[in-house]
Amino acid sequence: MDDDDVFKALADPSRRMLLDRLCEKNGQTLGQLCESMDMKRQSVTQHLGRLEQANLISTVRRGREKLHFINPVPLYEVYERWIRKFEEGRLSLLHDLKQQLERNKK
Amino acid sequence: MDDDDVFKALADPSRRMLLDRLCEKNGQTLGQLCESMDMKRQSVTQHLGRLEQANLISTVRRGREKLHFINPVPLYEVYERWIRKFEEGRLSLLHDLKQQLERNKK
DNA sequence: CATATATGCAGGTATTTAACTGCATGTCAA
DNA sequence: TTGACATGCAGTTAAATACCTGCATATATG
Repeated sequence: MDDDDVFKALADPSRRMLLDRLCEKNGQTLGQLCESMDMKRQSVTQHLGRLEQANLISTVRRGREKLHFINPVPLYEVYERWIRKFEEGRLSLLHDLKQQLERNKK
Repeated sequence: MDDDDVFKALADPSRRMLLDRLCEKNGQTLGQLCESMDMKRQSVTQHLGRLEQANLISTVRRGREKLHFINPVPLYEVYERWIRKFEEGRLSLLHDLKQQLERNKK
């Protein structure tokens, strides 16, 4: 898994919107997703492509339609590798600040 | 808090590297952070500016130095608003897939 | 004060990117 | 088979961005 692809995919509000829509109703077609997107279909396709590259969604063709499914795994990995790490012991921000300011007075 | 600033700040590998460095050792100066960054000081300043705008770091001046401190709060909020949401009930990806494929057969 | 050090600020530029348009392909249904 | 519908693909463009260079300002120290 490529952290960078995931972070870059999440960096765009339209793509987060798409994930939101899929979270409400999984397995939507491109056409359905376009309805809530205020941009051309081709642009939505591009965004979905980036989400798929980041493995945040998977797709299945059903006839002439393409169904999109959200994949929570990369998000969880990002959480594990990035967010939990900063939580632990980093609640000491104020303590660190105070410590540095003390050092200043010497 | 602006979700978008946080996501955009996290989208760049250099900025994630900076957060990593601050996680190892909080309260570093600009000069210290530059040592591990393989780019000009002014570029590092720009990155730190984006991190500060996203409220991911706070800064304090100590004489001619500027100290940088990591702030875990926005990361936790991103987790709460984005990641936990997708975890819950979204482990049913395979179930959803199967369901859609069944619908296909009709 | 004079010098060195730490950081700030103002552009310049090449790359990336997010939108668009136009046309092509594939699938269903009459 | 033919027409309608869902999606794919290629190329264009304007904006964002991640670097850079050059110079300015502020602080510590002799």
